[in-house]
Amino acid sequence: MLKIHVVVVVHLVFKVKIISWNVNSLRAREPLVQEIIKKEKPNILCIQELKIDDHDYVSDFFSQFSYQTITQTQKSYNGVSITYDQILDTSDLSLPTLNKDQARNNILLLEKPGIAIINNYFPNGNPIDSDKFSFKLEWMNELYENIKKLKDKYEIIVTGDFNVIPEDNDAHDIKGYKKDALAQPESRKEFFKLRNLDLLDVFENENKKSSYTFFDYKTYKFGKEEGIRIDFFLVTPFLKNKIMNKKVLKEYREMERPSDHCPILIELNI
DNA sequence: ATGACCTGACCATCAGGA
Repeated sequence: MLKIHVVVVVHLVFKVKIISWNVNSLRAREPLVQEIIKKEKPNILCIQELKIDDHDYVSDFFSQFSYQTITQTQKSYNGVSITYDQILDTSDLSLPTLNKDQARNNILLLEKPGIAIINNYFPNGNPIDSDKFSFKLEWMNELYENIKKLKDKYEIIVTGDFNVIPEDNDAHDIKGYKKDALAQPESRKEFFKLRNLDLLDVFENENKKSSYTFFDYKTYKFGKEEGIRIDFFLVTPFLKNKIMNKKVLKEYREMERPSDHCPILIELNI
């Protein structure tokens, strides 16, 4: 008698929608953050530039919508948070040393299947003849060293406001940035050092002009597409293949009282 | 070459952003 054993392997695919957004003050952007949560229902929301040193205010704001939040905060400047579905199995891997007394970075680990989500507000670094520029480069190097270590253990998503214009066509008019910290060869070198850890830029092959993420309040006219691409998702190749959808949510730059940055979104089937 | 515009600090005006 022939015996047949049937082994059924059930692979549970789940969808994760991740949004990253430099809101330029959470207090000022409450209505738009509420809007994006209701409309997009992200599983994970990475925020930069909270500009408030009140941890409870931040987590209470997001708990109204049944999310959990981890934050690094500081008075007036900087500040980052990662808000996520309560059902997700997570750990806080945030590295206080990387912040160098400025709240610019936090890390959420998705336990299954082991994805480290690193949320960043990179230093601006202007003017380039000041110690702010050397601080920027130092900070970027330390981020690189830490991600290099995390990469041995986890799949990686690096996101946030990188404050780097990697290539000339990532700006509508690069000439205006010749003396700007965002486009200096040293800043770009640090950016590509990070990317060369085998991290892929999700929007790299999109039309650059329609992938700008920042539009200056003063100098530029949003409607003329005069912006720069400085907000990113860098992901490991395994995750790049799982991306089902990616978008720059330009509509949030058009709304009343907007941030100068657009939210960026990816959806993964893991 | 400089400032514009927006935010938080705090109440008149400046620091910081990019």
